[in-house]
Amino acid sequence: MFLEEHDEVIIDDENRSITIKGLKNFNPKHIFECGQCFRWDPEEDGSYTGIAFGKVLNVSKVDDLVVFKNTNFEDFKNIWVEYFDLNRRYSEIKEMLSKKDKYLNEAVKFGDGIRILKQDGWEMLISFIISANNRIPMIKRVIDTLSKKYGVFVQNYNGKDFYSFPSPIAFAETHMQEIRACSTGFRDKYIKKTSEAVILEDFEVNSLREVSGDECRKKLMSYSGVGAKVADCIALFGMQKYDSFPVDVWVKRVMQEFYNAQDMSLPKMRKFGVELFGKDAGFAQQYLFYYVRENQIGK
DNA sequence: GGTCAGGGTAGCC
DNA sequence: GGCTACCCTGAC
Repeated sequence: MFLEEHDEVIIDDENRSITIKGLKNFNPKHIFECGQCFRWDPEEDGSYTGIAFGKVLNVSKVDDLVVFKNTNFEDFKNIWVEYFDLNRRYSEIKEMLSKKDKYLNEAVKFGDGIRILKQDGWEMLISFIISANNRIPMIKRVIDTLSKKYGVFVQNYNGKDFYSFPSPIAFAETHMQEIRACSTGFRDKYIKKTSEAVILEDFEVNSLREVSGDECRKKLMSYSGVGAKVADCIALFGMQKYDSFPVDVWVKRVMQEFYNAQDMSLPKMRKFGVELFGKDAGFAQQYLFYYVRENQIGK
């Protein structure tokens, strides 16, 4: 069914759960806390619950069992295999990157269960506009509030209500002050203008998956509130442009601490990363980001 | 209650 | 391309 190494898949449609035994390169904590997504939160038992593509899912890992709860086999096959990119052989990527240098080798060992999610392009566009000059807990809170107010109710799971991510029209029809009331700060106008632009040109954001990485980033940067860093993130997390190397404060620290780039400008760091790691630059960035942020290196 | 920094961007040269 | 002004919020 999918290529990533595993022993067996246990389907329990009656209890709405899928269990995979011996699934390699999959750690919920690494996946959901490496900074690529904002709508997954840890439960008390260590599992994570989140929403994507209008479906609520709970993911846990106990010993060598990865368990997907609140789903049936149909959705697992059609949505989650793709979302978690289970057809990609991470062992090969990790092996390649580990050989690059000792820092990346260390970072890959540290975040060995990271996978880059294939998230919705539109959701990434707005989410990373919100991320500009913002903190991760705050970004999550803003997205949560916006979804509650302008999204569609999906399900109550474990005592919590889940709402879909708002559509372009929902933002375009909302007054800027109302958007701002969700603690977006100065990014309110970016959300509003970008939504209006997407509506006006009747643009299917996910169609950027079909164009080249450079063309994709260029188009993204034409939207208000999208600069180089944000475009790189959207391209990487929403459009599968793995040759993106987003440079934020943390990656900047990595480059300065590990790669002797003290006096390098941000555009040059980006170029440096892309040239160093090539088509897998995005994967390298995620391992490095998770490693330095979790260990607060360079602060 | 000031100061600081957070997954930066826009606008100007 | 590089530099600067600016942007809002929560934590200390």
